[in-house]
Amino acid sequence: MTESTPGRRRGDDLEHAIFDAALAELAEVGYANVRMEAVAARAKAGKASLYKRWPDRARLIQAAARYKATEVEPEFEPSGDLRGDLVKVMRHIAAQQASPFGEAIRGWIGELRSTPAELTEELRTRIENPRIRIFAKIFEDGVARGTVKPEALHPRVVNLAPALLTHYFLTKAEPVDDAGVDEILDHIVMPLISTGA
Amino acid sequence: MTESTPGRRRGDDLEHAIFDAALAELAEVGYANVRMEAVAARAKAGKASLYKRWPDRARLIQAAARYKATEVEPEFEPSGDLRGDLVKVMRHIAAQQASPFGEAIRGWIGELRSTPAELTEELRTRIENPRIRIFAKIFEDGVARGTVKPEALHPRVVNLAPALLTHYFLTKAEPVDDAGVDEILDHIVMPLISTGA
DNA sequence: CATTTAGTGAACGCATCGTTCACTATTGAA
DNA sequence: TTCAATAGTGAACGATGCGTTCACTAAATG
Repeated sequence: MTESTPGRRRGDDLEHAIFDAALAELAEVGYANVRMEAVAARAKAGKASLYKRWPDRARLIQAAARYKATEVEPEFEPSGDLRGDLVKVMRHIAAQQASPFGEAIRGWIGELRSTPAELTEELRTRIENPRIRIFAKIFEDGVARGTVKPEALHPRVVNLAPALLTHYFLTKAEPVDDAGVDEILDHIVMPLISTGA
Repeated sequence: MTESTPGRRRGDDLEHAIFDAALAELAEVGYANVRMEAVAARAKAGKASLYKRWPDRARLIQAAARYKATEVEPEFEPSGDLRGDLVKVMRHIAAQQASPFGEAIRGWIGELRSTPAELTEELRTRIENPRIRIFAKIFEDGVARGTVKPEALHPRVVNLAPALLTHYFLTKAEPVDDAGVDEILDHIVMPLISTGA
């Protein structure tokens, strides 16, 4: 076993350990209470190593969130079961929000005002775009099958379900549960997009 | 003039001065950067006076937001022009978000995880309920006139427009503009609730 | 006018930030 | 194999803001 005693890690090895530590802290104490020293200690790294890489706590956590985000993006193939596909994807998003990743998002919201615009924009689209792409794919498939109205391809509509999930997560302290997903679909999304065919 | 030289204010007089100072700071530096000393200085008050009233920064700002919130609640009478009424109310909400009040909301989101549940729930419903009531009134009026489907009275649907406004405000750094309000109405809310009559 | 109540302002101890520095482990080129 | 160069460690540091305390003072009460 070459890795049993890492001795002293460097580069990506160390960086990933720091990310994992940051996400773990995030999950345990919530964004507002993440301490740099705690992250360093948990990663068994020096505080200086953190500040060598990121200028402050906000940036470190953004980087950790981004690292995590790139991990989870699934390729999704519509099955033909419109509602079933939507349920699956929405539950996936809710589950993501329940993870440290969700806590990172919450913290990022709180700091929006004091972060450079282009940075927030970058992170925002990085999260939003993959979701939009998946929903767009599902909707396009539905349009092709005649189950979804063509107007549903408008960006605002495509982004509707994720927006509602996110709004709920941010204003309540927890993600939407399965019953909530059903409600959103049955009372809002499906009536809006479905042809009734 | 009895108030030209306040000498030393007490009670509500002082309290309101502190609230105004807190909201001004909020607007200037954003939630994350509000300093107790700055609020005290701006209100020309002692820091001890703040801590005598509220246990910490989060509570002070919550109190200030609540103080402001009670100021702004309008009684709204539906005019019969469904879309026009919705535009009016939605723009009002967007304007509120552009004020210090909006910044307070943003900060509150960031701290949700580390605040007692009943307190956040109280504040949440305090903001949500009046809005729901207004939209419900408009929708009920529409149902009575036959322009709105009865299904639109479902809570999720009633809360849809405010939820989208809030989601936009939280994830972008600014409130929805007038064109955005139109888009939300034309592509989501109206198609969903309107009878087409 | 005397007493009580409430606010002031400065000082304090504490936690955490972000930085610095002397030291050490790892790497890879000579 | 040796030895610079590179990258990480750990402890210490000054600065900042928190939340508290206390001696002092202004306003209200009676």
